[in-house]
Amino acid sequence: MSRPRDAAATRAALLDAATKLFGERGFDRTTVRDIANLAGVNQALLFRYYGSKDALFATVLATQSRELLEDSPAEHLLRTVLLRMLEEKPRREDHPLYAVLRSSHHDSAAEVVRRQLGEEYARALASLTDAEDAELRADLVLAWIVGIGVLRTVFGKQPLAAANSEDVAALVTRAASVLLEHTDVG
Amino acid sequence: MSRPRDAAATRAALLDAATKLFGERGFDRTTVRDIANLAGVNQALLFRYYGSKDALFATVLATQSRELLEDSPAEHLLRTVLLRMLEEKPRREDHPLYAVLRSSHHDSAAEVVRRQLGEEYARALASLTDAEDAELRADLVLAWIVGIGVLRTVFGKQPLAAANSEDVAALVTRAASVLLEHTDVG
DNA sequence: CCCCCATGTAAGCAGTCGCTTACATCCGAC
DNA sequence: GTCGGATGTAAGCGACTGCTTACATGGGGG
Repeated sequence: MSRPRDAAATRAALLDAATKLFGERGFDRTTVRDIANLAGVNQALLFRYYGSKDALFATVLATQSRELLEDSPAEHLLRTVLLRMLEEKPRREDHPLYAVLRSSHHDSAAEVVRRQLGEEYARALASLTDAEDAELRADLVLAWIVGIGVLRTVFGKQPLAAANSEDVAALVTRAASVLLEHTDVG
Repeated sequence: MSRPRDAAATRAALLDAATKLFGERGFDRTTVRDIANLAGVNQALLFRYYGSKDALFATVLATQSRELLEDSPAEHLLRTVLLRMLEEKPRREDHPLYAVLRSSHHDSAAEVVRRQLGEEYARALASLTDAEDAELRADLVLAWIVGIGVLRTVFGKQPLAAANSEDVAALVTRAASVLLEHTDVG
């Protein structure tokens, strides 16, 4: 009646369950027992395969970040990330921002944001303008994306949470272009 | 050697300590013992005067929100709130967003954001434009403010975290005006 | 003066947490 | 077949949590 023993499958089930729960509840409100139950696995195995709750969390973030940034040219990055954030039924387990936003105090989470979002998103965005404060402007655009995600998924702020993705994307890209478009002022 | 007994002062000390710690660490990572210690008060008094940790948290949010929104005409609200968020040495205990951002999963926190930020900030912002999707545009501006706060204070994202407040405010208000200024399109 | 209640204190309860340990069970190598 | 390591399980440890209870203490009103 029980499935055959398969360490790889058990590891994967734990990672999937952890990704889902960390994204939904954040680090603190997710217990190792919750993760093991959702994975249908004994909780001692979590420690056998990942060592600690912290290490599992770090693995979740690393895996998600790697997947998200795989392929997206700089010119379309803003729109890609924005639309991903605006999906009608957000699959929280797919976007590292969700886990990060709900675990923002956690060292691993803050580090991932600074490094991954900083060096990837922001650099790509900064390449779109030649203003001397390009990186600051890129940070502001990134802040907007993050803020939209917070209001939509964490706080459920209406009407933003229920708004049409394309409408939102149109408004944001138009205003953001004021920051990112080619400028020749010093 | 001990200060005279004063219930009001004890209540106030607990509220101050809770405001500071909730703003710095969020709800989950702040213990009632931490609060009582910082207030220099026995932890049983926290329950005598506030009933529960939840109720104390709600009191903190209510007090902060009341103070923040006291006096700020709609025309200057964006700039006021933005500059407040951008203060060089942010006094976390002064801005309800800090406690809220670090406790975003908490029912009281999410409710305060939806109601207080929704019905006050957003309505004031929405009054600045006559576009038919005024409220959505106002939400987007609010999202920007929230996102800037997250990147600066939660994640410490550079260069935004160290940027000059006036510079940031100038960039943001200019881009936000694209959303909020008078429009005559349908 | 003294009594009583507001105020403050010490101790601990029941539950949950991350994590460990000791043990069962399965399966491939030989 | 059988042996041994990989895999899975049950139980519980020690620490910490929010909260309660039983008790000490002090100061103002009769």
